Amino acid sequence: MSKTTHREDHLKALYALGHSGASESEWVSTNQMASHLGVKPPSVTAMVHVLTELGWAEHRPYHGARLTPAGEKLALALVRKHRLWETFLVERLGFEWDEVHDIAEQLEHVDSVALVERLDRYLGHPDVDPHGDPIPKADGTFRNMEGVLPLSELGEFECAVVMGVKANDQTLSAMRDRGLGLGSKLTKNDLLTLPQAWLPQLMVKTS
Amino acid sequence: MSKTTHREDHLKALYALGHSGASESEWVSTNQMASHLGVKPPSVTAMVHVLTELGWAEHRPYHGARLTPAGEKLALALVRKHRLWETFLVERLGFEWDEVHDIAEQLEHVDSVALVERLDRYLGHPDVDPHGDPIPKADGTFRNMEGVLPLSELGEFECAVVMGVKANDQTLSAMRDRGLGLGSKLTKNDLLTLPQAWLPQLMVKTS
DNA sequence: AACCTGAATTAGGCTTGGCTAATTTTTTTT
DNA sequence: AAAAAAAATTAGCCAAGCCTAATTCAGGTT
Repeated sequence: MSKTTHREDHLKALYALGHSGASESEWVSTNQMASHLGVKPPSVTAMVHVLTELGWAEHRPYHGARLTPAGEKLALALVRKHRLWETFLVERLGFEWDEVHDIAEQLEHVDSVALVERLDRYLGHPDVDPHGDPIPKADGTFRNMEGVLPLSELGEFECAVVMGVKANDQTLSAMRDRGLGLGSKLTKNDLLTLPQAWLPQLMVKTS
Repeated sequence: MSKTTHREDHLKALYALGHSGASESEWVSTNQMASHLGVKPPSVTAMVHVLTELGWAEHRPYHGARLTPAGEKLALALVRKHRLWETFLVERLGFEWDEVHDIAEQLEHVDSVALVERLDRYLGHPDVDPHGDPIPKADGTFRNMEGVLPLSELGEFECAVVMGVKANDQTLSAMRDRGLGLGSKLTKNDLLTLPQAWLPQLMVKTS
């Protein structure tokens, strides 16, 4: 990996782990990042120092790190690239939704603003990627996702539509085998017949 | 750059420089490779040793290096990827032929056999890239390019068609400004009005 | 309030690639 | 054929990442 790619991976990790709950960027622990990135904690400490030097992160020693606004902007651009490429792979090349993450992971590090913008236009400025995750616009704004929540947190309902999925490739593949995809309609009955582990992973909207 | 990317760059250099004239892989000097890759000769020596260890190149110290059949195969796969991506960028995303080299240089290092094959199918199994260079098939075979030769080596002729161009981005851009592209028709008169430096770079076929 | 435990950081070493300077080999010139 | 010049390689050093082992720090426990 290039120097840049390494930095980008850490930025993305900081973004991914710092936005799990709230919309504000949260403090992320060194251990969390290390296990997310598949490296040991000292390596993370070193890279966090670099990101701090660059003004992309701030670091409270022994507490954690988080993105600065500048870092957040860069991270969002990476998320944008990743999700646009995933969309391309599924929509145009015919890949399945469980096959594209690793490839997009590589494509997202290709450095060309013109490429991203042309890809976006080519795909018709999509709002969401094949997993239902919103694709940030060039200015960093997001599609509004309100009304979408995990199936596990839905109370009483008659009919719900799958708007997104948070799962690894293996689970995605299993869901596909079950006929689940974006737009699938679910009923109360599915709460009982679907694997329970999937309920918090299926993002739905009642209709 | 990753370890792999570095190796691939050296393989490609060996391929590009070793096939300028003949079809056989020629011995390539360390200096040639170094200047082609933008590094110093000792770095090339080191990498050539690595490629030799891997069985991808052979090295005659103080004379040069050349690809083994195994190395040739890998290099061809890289050329295939590069030219398919260039085709995608021009045909689908609307880039100009002088804008795609650097981007394809990055894309070609993305590692996924499925991706290359799907891209090839998506593009309709193209024979040549936007510069008229033949795209190797998955099995390493090439489109037959006989009958195509540089404009500078054409004797008497009435009408010639541009089949390919060997030029850097700056020259490609200038040619485009002059209205030259694949398929452009040339006459005797063009031999006098076109910049003389272009004549060996324009690959043509008499019709 | 001292201690203990686990998380985080620093110390020190390995790998890979790049560089300059010095040396060796080949080729050219005289 | 010897000397000079050019090219390639080796020697020795730096940068960036990652690792393990040792140390430091924060927060909860007794």
